[in-house]
Amino acid sequence: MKKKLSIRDIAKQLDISITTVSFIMNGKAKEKRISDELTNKVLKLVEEVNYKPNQIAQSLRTGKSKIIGLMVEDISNPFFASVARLIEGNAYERGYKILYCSTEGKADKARELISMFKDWQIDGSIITPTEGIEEEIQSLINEDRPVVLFDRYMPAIDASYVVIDNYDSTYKGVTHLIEQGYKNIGFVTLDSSMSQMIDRRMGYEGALAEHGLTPCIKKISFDKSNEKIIMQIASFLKKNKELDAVFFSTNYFAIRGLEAINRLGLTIPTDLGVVAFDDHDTFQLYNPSITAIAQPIEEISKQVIQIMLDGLDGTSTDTAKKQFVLPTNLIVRKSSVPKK
Amino acid sequence: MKKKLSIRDIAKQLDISITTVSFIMNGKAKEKRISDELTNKVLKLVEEVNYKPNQIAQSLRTGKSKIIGLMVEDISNPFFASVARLIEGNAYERGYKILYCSTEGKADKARELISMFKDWQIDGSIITPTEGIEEEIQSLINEDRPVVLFDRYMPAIDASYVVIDNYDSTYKGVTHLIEQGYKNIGFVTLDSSMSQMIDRRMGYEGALAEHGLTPCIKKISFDKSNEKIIMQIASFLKKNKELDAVFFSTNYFAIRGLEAINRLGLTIPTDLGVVAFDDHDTFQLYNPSITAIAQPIEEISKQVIQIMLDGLDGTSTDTAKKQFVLPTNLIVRKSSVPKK
DNA sequence: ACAAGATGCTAAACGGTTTTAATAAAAGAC
DNA sequence: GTCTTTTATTAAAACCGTTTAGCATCTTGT
Repeated sequence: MKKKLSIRDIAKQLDISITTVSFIMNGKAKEKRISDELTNKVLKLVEEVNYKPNQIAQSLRTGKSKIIGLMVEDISNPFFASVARLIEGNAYERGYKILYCSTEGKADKARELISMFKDWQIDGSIITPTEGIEEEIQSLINEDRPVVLFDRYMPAIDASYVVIDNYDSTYKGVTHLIEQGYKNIGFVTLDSSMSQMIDRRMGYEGALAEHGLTPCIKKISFDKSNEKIIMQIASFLKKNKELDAVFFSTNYFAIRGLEAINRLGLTIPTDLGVVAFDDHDTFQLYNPSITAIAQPIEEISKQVIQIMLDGLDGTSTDTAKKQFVLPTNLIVRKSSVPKK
Repeated sequence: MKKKLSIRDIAKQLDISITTVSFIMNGKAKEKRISDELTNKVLKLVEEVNYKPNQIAQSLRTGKSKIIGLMVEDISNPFFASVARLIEGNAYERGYKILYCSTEGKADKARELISMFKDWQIDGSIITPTEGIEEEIQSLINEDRPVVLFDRYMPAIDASYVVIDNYDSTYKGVTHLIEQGYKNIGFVTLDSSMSQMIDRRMGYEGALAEHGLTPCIKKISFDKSNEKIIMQIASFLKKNKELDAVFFSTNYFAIRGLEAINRLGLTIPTDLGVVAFDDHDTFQLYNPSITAIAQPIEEISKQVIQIMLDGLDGTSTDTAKKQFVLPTNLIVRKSSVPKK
């Protein structure tokens, strides 16, 4: 194959200096007072031979990679996949590429990935942190490149973030169940001390407390297989026969939960009311349709990318961290409305 | 912040040459006859100050980026997201990062992305091609870095690929419907001339022809919104009242299709039998559960990554393209079994 | 006629690594 | 005691751009 041509080749071919070519390529022709005549000649040749500057050399020199790191818990989760898709689209428009990775909720994987982000001189990072990586996140922020957390934040760290109002959303969802007459409301959640899960649990407890009801919580760890999750939820429901409703704190628990409910032969919403956190295709279609708390995916993505781009611009010198807490939307469907 | 330290700093600190440090860092100490004493001294300092070679400089010099480009149709589609997740996990284990992007089925976006892959000297590419980018794919292959297509291949191009047996899978799915007594089977598919869609349609037509039935096909273009897809499927079903079953050629059409069927008040499987290509959480859970053709996601990912890593190794000089056609699994559920 | 400023362009340093070819010193051969 | 090898290390080129500082040459003002 013909070897890539470099800026040197262009310069040699026109018998001018490399510098001149570089200036022209970077739109500094005017600023550097290169004559229009020469500028056009260079541009024409560049076009003709389809010369493109070597991105890597460029990165090496400038320290900018034009890459944004996107670290999510699990890219195969529809919520993260959707956000990823929207962020990607936006980033590409501005000439940024996305380097993505999944933490699988594991701190050591997250640590490794952050270290990789640094090695690779990523221009900015968008991260859903795992537990216990405060130190690494802080050191990433210290590198002076934009860092945006989303889905959850870290109380101990002053970083930009975009999250939803987990407490209030859950509070409303649970209150809705209570208003529909449910009295014994279970709560199935991820065993995690991250902000989003804590807030959801507190929203649940807050709503119950206000009506003098007692909580009943099942925590499940992240790395369980689908089948194991179904089993755990089923046995939780079997053990707590007094429950007349369940709130699932994530969409994948809700989906496994529906399977568990099926297997136990329970009927929604009469035997058991159901509300899920985070909407999903399945919920709309399921019979009965499942009440869910929908996250504003477009809005989240928009804010995340906005903060990122503002940070990358470098024009705004204000180092103030931007923090957004977005509202969610409780979509009431049949699974939480027992009497018609 | 303390600026990154370079190989120069290490060399200077020990008053030895950069070269020596480089050799030691790259495990060539023995080969280059560097004394054990010096080797250990360097390794110790490197450890102490936590020196890491600058990846970008390394890439510039070696021409290797340790990055694999992953270009899928739509990362928010669970099928692609799952494959992406598995590929990612595998790649990271081998020290490769994933640069991902979605084509959204658009040729010009795909072209742009391929050009970016080249600019960035991606070590290898994993691609679900769109229509009309044969030329670009070929030129990417010509760059002499591994390229693996998946989900679909391009007949005109000699490339490695991993696909499933679309013809046979569809044939079996449709035959199953016929065996269950359905006579007028509709086919809702993506309006695309890519191999996977063509093969699915031919499988459908083949099965019908064998039983003397007449096809009835609805093609939908990729860039429609969810709501529009639902409307189109609904009107297709309304116009063709004689249909007693539908085969959906993708999971997202099936999901929209179920919504359409709901709205029309039709009952599955008595009014209408349903089979979907590509399984989905929803199908197992839906009532009635939906018969689906499950793709072997793990197997696909495994083969893709295997071909990629073999190619990256550089040890195997055989340039023969590896081509896999994997079988699928028809999961019969209630939606296609009218009489019990 | 001469200093000051504008014009159009370039040499050279830089970024951090890998790799080729070379060198000084020590060891071995005869 | 000279000649060749081996050993342990290194200088310098290469990768491919960006950027700083500067150099001729030509205008302009007085």
